[in-house]
Amino acid sequence: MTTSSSWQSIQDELRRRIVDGTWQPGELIPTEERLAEEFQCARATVNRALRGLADTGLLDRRRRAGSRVATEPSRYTTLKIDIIRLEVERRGAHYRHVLIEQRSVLAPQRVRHRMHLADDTELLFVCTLHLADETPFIYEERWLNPQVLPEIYDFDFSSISTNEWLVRNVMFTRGDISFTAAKITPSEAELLDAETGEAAFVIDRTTWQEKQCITSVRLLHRPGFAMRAELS
Amino acid sequence: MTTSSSWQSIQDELRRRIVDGTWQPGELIPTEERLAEEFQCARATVNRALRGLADTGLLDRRRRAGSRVATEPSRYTTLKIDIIRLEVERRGAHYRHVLIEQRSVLAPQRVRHRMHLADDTELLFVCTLHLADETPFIYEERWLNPQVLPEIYDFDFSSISTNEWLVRNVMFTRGDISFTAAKITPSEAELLDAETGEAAFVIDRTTWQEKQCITSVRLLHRPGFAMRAELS
DNA sequence: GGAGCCATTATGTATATACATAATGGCATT
DNA sequence: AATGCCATTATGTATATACATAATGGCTCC
Repeated sequence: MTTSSSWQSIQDELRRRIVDGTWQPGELIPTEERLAEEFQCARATVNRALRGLADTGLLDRRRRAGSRVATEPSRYTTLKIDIIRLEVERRGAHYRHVLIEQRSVLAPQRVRHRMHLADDTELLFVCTLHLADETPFIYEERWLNPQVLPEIYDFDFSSISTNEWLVRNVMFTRGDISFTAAKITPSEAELLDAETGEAAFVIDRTTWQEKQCITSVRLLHRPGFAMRAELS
Repeated sequence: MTTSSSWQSIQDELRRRIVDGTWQPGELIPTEERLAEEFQCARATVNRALRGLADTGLLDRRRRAGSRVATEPSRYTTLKIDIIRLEVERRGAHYRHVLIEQRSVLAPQRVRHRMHLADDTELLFVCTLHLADETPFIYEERWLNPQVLPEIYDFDFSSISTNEWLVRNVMFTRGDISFTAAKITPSEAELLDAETGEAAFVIDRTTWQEKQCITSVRLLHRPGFAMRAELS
């Protein structure tokens, strides 16, 4: 008996059938009920298995219409985004950060627009250099909204980075992230101990609590850095 | 009565409590049973809600030990990676691709290593330029393993791109992806209609069917291109 | 007091059942 | 033939129940 089966092994078997072409792209696969019959389990168990396959983009499911193998396949990748300190330590290196600059300023137009702020909003601007084994790793430029974060003025960001402080103390409800490449400027080159004009990987991230923008950050990675993830 | 409630609205409420600090990071939250009581629903419904929160990294759950708000928060982002044609069309542009080069070659050491191949393996090397409204968008360099894909020699990649052909005809079981930045070379600059030395966003992706490597590809994006995603 | 054992307990999974919801495809009406 | 309506049906969700599994924390025994 295969009572030891679980939704996981059913999912594996179904994935196999999709991948090896038993079920062709666009093809309608058997109903949950039929599969439940085949695997001698409850429909809920098959449902659990199929839901996962739909989540990764392998199946298209619609009520009444049934489940079919995706024809216009787009795969979903899940990236795990850690605190920078943990990212460094995960690579087996010693972490340290240096507070480069911290001041209150009127947000420039570009930032105001990104954060949906009024014209006269004052923001806290913080620049931090993150080091792995004393080698510059990421240069961080961050804009913080004191309206949402009144307590930031009391805080000393030389002992704990804004990155870590935020992530531990302020949760967000939504955000957007973008990945780009940029040529590093002379001043950035000096900070990152790299050559001017080198190509650096850039992450721009803006996070919100409902309607209010918390922070917007630009993470400029050391040239040569690659961000990796698994597909499945 | 709140019979109209679903696991989704319960999840939203629980997320709210985490985000607004009702439950602090590291804090143990009520058991599924208690929450089921509170929301007047079955434990399975609460379980469904909590599972999602754990999947996005907001909760740590362990049997017997209960669920607690994550202390070392890392958030998971899901990127949707489309066929290039769809990506272009989604931006409202007209898609076209040009086959630049296609030949059989012994894989260079670097590629062999990445694809876990023997020294004398012959691969099909295909270069494609993808255009959006006749403007170069992505330059694709791809290595294909004919051992897994015997039918590729019969195929004319000028009418359908390797990208699209693969995604429609060959599924993979696993893969890895990496994001970087690179300075574009003179020849790449010419193809992409950009300046030599500009910074371009690069995706490297290698996909497998179980133990066998299918393909490895490098997607060099037009300078200025940004890949966007939502956090939630 | 320390090691090892065990009952307890919270989550994980499976089941049968029930009803909701959304396409489908056919039927009837015009 | 086009339109609109309706029964059918596959998936989506909720429920009560049951048992599995993995930490916990206390207890016993030495």
